[in-house]
Amino acid sequence: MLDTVDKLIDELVDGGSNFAASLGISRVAGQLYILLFLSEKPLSLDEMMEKLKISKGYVSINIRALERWQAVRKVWVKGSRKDYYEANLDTISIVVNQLEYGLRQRFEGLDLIINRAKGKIGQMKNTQSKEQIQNLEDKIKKAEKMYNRVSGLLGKLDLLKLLK
Amino acid sequence: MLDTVDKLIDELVDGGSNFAASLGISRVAGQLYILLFLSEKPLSLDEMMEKLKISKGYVSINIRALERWQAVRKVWVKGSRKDYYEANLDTISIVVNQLEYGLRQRFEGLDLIINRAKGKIGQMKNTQSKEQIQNLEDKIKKAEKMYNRVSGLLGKLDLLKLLK
DNA sequence: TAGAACGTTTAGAATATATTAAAAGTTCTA
DNA sequence: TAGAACTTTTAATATATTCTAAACGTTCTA
Repeated sequence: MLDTVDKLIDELVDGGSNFAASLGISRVAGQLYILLFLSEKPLSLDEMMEKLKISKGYVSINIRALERWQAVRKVWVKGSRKDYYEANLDTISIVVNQLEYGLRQRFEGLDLIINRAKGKIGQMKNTQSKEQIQNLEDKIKKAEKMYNRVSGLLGKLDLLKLLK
Repeated sequence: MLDTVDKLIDELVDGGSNFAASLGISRVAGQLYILLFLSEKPLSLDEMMEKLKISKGYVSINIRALERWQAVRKVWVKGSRKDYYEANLDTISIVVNQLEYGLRQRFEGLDLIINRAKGKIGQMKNTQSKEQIQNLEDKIKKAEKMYNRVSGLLGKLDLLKLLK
């Protein structure tokens, strides 16, 4: 009877971490985050490993990933030498930050590829068939247009504000 | 000298498919799509397996995934019994459709979880400590708020239009 | 109607990712 | 400063994913 709450928490941790996993976040990191999100008080590595039944080293690795994303923070608990963590409850900001960062990374990569291709096509003009070159030029132009549209949007759109 | 164009295409297929992979799309599906996107004419399974140096079965599996997403379509080539495919050049629509579909799926799942949790907390009220219940209620309420905010936005925002 | 020309399925091999257990490193306390 | 109480790293193992090769099924052609 006493563990009814614990059971519900288990369920939520499970359900929510599936969601996290479907967003491409490590499943265990998702579980840890939700565990901390739901917890009344900060938790130590030992408590987390106990609740999720995973090894301490694995908790350590994942909690540091969460820290890097500012999804959790270490808190001081007087009288204890352990590290305690609590969740940053502003989940949306965390997710949006991650998304924005990821998108930016990817788009920078594309930029390089497209420009490199344009250069190469320029150099090729007299060595290849006219149709081939024309086709490639068209396609690259199309790709570039898409790139510009999306990255222009990304630059302006402060997703965070939309959601707050 | 003749293969300069092929080399550039290889590069683009590689670069672009890394991008696709970073979006959670199968790497090979990404390669196939870009190959078809850049191609002057529709390609057969054999041509694709040859260009990407992968087995025919694997081309088959991935091309059908692309077909399901409406990213490529089968085209008729007279005089040949083979299946030929060409890319849907409206890449943004494809990506946005996929994103929207994926997000909707995930959000429906969350809805269930949150409502289930609310029900359970209701049933628990007299069997658990006041603080515990209060904490959980607060957290679930917070989660619900986020859910509503995001899903409301999703419902209204026609990403496609923004990008067109 | 045999068999050639395809595309699809499948069982298993190769590769990559997630996870553990234990060793190593660090910091605090007596 | 020894050693206890922690966290982090690492090497190995378990699990999941990607990919192939070959068998299979279908449709077309002669």
